[in-house]
Amino acid sequence: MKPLYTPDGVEARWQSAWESEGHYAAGAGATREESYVICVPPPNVTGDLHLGHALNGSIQDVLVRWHRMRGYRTLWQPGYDHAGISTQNVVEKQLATEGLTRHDLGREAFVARTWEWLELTGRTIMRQYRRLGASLDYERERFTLDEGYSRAVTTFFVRLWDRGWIYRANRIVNWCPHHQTAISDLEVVHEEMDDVLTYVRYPFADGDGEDGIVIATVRPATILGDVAVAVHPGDERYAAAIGRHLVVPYLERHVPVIADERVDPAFGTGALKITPGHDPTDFVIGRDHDLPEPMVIGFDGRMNEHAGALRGLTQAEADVVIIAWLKERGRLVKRDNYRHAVGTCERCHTRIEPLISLQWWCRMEEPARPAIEALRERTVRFHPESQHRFAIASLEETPDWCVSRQLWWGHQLPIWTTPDGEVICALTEEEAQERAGAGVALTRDPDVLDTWFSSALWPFATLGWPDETPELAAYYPGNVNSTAREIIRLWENRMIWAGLEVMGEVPFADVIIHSTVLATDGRRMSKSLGTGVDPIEMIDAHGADATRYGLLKISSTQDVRFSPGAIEEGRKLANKLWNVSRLILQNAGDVEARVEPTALEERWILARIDGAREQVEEAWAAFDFATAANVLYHLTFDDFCDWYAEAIKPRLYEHEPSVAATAVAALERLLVLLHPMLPHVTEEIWSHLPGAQGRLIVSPWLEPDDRFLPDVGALERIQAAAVTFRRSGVQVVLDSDDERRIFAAVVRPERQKVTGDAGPEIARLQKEIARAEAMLANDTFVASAPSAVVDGEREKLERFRRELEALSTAEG
RNA sequence: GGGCGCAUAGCUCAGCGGGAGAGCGCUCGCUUCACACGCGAGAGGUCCCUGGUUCGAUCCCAGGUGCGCCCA
Repeated sequence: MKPLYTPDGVEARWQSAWESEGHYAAGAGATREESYVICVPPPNVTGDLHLGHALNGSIQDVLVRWHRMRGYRTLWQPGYDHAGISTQNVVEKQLATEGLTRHDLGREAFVARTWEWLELTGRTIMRQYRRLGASLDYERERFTLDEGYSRAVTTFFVRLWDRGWIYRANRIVNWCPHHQTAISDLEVVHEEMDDVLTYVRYPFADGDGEDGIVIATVRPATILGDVAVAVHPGDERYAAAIGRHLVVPYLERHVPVIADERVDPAFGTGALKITPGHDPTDFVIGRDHDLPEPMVIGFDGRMNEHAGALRGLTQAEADVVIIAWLKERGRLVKRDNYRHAVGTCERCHTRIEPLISLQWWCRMEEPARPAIEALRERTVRFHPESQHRFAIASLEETPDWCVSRQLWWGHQLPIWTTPDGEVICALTEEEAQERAGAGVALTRDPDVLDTWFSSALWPFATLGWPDETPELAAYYPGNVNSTAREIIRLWENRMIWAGLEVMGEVPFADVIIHSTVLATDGRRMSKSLGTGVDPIEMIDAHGADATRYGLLKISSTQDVRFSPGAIEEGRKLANKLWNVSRLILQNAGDVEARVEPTALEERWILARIDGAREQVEEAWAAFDFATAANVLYHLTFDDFCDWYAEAIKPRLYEHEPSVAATAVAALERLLVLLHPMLPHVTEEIWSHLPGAQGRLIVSPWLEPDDRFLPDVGALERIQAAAVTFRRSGVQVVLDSDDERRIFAAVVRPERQKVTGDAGPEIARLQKEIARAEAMLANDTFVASAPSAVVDGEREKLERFRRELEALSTAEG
């Protein structure tokens, strides 16, 4: 063993040993019946590991390794998501460099090409998870587009269809002109943009042309799609206008003035032009007032045939024409600069066109109901609690789900149409044909399902559903799911209701919503901002153990800024552990672990280890990983190294067998506690233990051991004496031989340059005594404060007086 | 516009009714036979502001200021 611990090589060696020896496999090393199951959130098949994955992987791996050691039948399920729009995007970009579009290839060839590309460059994240030491059962990797998984998706869709929850409707959707597909609200990102707010006067149809109502719009081109002007019913400015008609500019169409409470009287002029074809709010208002829904912008984002002479123009070009038209006729009131948030596609950042199109939808009111129930009854619990409330609220107001996408990469809808217009939903084309009748020509719906539709099935489709496999029986329902906050509505809620729908049980009991790791300056981490931190670089530089430690240490119930210092702290912890192990092992010879404490510090460290065990168990059970990291850090540095190891050193050097045996036993326990967080360095040291047998990864977790509990505070007096000595050079008198021996071994007073000035220490103690005396002299305090607090103050006062006396005695 | 949260040492954060804490950074002293990725000591804080509750507030409540995230 070298003086400096180097994770290079060590980590890779253990990663391949653990995996090849089968310790990652579901149920490996199990000694009890209960299972413990976590499904990894399936990462994008085209993606790379980012810090969020690394944090989430560290969290899940701690839980999985801990439960594996406790003897549970653990399964940590790996796999990938096909990520419809972003994967298709990548391949289309690649085609573009060859001057091709997907339409040049055709659907079949395009999908084949995408598969080919994935085989070459996809699926990198599981390799990166291995480098983190993540003990996923890699043999069981699943992909949402695998044959079996696809059958699950189809089966689920048909089931929803049979439930009557799937329907097709013309609705306003978020249309991405670049991807030529509808996307869900959740795939739209809002970005601040500088715009112009144009104020336009619409004259009354029955007026003199001078009067009218002024509206404000950021998109003059949509004026052509106006079907009404709405005002707030309580807005006195416009009360008289309700029911009258206005002339829409350019097209000179006559439209009514209507009253609707959704109009904000404070925005613009308080009059809202209603364009149901191109604005979601207007669409809803239009439906309620039975207004027509003309569309003047096409799927390509340009003005369409309903825009008359403006057909074919971009919206910007149309804006210019319309504004000129308004100016000529004196109807342009003013134009103001206006900064506001605009919806853009999260993948390509193209401005979203809200427009009406025919899409497939899944009703949500009915499926959400049992999920809300499960959350209210806390059959599923989100952590932290604030996210639990958010999950319930988001399910309560969840709109119907647009499940169709106009893409090629994904699960094609199992829907066929006959020439007569009969719509058939079936598991297979054969079945559809059978139902339509032989010889009837069938046309399959070209759309694919939203990627999240397949993700919703992850906890059971990965186990073989819809087949009744042994894995499904053994590992469903799972226990924990851990993910980022922004994915609660996209994924967590849908897994919960889907699980209840097809399995009759929620897929897990606990959902951990982990911190978002921000850049050190507080901005979001992103490649485009250049604020990203590559976890693989962190692993290269400091090791996987250090990286895991650092991420867990900064994790919280809120967003956190990345801190390289935390990872360095982890590296120092690994090195410290390595070196204290060297000390013990170099002096233990062949002595094997035996708990044979013969001295105070040995009983003390065993008690401290048991205390830490309890704290760590509590913290992990509460998903508080930072607290556990902190407890383990101080147990190792302060208790084990600074006090225990220093205290036993003289006796260890003399090769007292019981000292060595107990030290090896204490070290073993420390390694067990640290293993879930720092798996590599602990396994490496474990392999050097005298008589090492088996792997730490499948060694049993510590049982509670309160035999030494009475000595858990046994070093307090010596530690106080050490502080006093180091500060003042004054040795206070200690009671027992054990105490004096430990003090001598740890403090090494003969080495210290003694100043011999007890003055500052005496002053400090006198100040403490004065403070405690003042508190106890306050009758209201003594009368009102809880007796434990008052007693505590009395005890402190006693102790300070004792210490002061000891100090004065020693000095004298 | 709606929701959630945060403001504590130079930095990153913990503490959340009874003496202000950790890691890093900084200063000083130590190459002591596990470790200089170490050991020891130290400096550094109106715990954002203003009120209120309380014997007692960094902690609870109200208002304010600043910042962040999510959603529309």
